[in-house]
Amino acid sequence: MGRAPCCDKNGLKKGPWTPEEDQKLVEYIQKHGHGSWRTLPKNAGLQRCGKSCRLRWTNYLRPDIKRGRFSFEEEETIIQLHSVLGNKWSAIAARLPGRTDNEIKNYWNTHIRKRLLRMGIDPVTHSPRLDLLDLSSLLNSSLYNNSSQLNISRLLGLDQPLSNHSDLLRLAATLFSSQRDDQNSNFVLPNLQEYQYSNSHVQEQNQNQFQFQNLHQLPNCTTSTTTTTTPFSNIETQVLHTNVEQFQANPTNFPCQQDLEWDENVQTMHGSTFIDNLVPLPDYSFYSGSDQSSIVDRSSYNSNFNSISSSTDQSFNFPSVLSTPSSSPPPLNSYSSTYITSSTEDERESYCSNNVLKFEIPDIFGVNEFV
DNA sequence: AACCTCGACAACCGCAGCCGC
DNA sequence: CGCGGCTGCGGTTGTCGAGGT
Repeated sequence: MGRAPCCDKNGLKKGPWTPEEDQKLVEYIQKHGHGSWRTLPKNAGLQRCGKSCRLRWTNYLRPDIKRGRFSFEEEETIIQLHSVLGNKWSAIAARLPGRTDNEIKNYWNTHIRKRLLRMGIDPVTHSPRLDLLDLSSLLNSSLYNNSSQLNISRLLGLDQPLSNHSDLLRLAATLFSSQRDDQNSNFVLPNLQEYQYSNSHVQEQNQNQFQFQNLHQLPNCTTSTTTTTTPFSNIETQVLHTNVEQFQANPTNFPCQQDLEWDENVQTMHGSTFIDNLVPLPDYSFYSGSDQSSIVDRSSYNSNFNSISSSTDQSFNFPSVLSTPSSSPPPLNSYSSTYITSSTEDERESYCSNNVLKFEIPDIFGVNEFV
């Protein structure tokens, strides 16, 4: 397949466009349409390659381009679409009128991606980066030392010792939950095994887009009928402080009952019960232009989403990614209605940074496979 | 005032896929 | 069916301005 000759090989101009070039290009396209991009520069009297002209037009000169800062809603849309579509910038741009794929891509790389990283969220998978979890102090302490007289299970009053990594992960999650309850929050604790499950399945499908909603609506250890919601953009509020020192100082904060109910959650995780009851879907109603505060049922959600999928080249199958049967529609999030309404990105990021979960799980757990 | 660093964003590069011949 | 041209896409680089030292 022959490649288009490079601009400089043809003596064509590269680099920033001048106002005169812009004017020539705009005038030509307004008169004749762009037609063949290959022949356009010659016809328009531009010393540019067609590729450069097309890029300039589609990314900058097009009359329907919306310039300026991304709105909060646009940012929200980008994050959600990215969690579903991945780096399909053109597909994402198709859902953001007036925004170009290049603009969205740049915005993602310079703003959103960095923020997610600071929040301990992998911007690729949209899942928590467990490598950042700071369990090391807990695990390196004498509490988890086989030779020690003290062990976590005794400390917590558990009948069974924490005999394996899975138990420890549960403990980590319990830590989250306990502390979050103290803050009178709706946060529901990350089910680390859920992440394992979700990630492995998603990766098998070569769809490394962990469902972001799993982050903002995670199973609560103490109930299997959770319907409370956490706003999507409050992801900052959903990653939590884990203070191992507090645990060490006040180990009675960890209700053992959660351990049992965790098992129930895990047991149903692969079936509809888990997702339907514990992972309400986010409100994508904005796709169809409905009010942000509206609450849609699953059918409308799926309808909206299907309209997205069907209009792209993706053979995306939403249920397959969600691993969620369509039965038992749960109440859906209306996270948009409960945003932190900080008007600036800095405020939002500040809010975020104060709530970042910081955990490190040493390799002795072999939990890197989770990440 | 000069220099340096960093962030933001425009533009380029190279690949993949589509389509006509 | 294969080839070649063209377009679109995603990753990367280059440039410029703001802020800090």
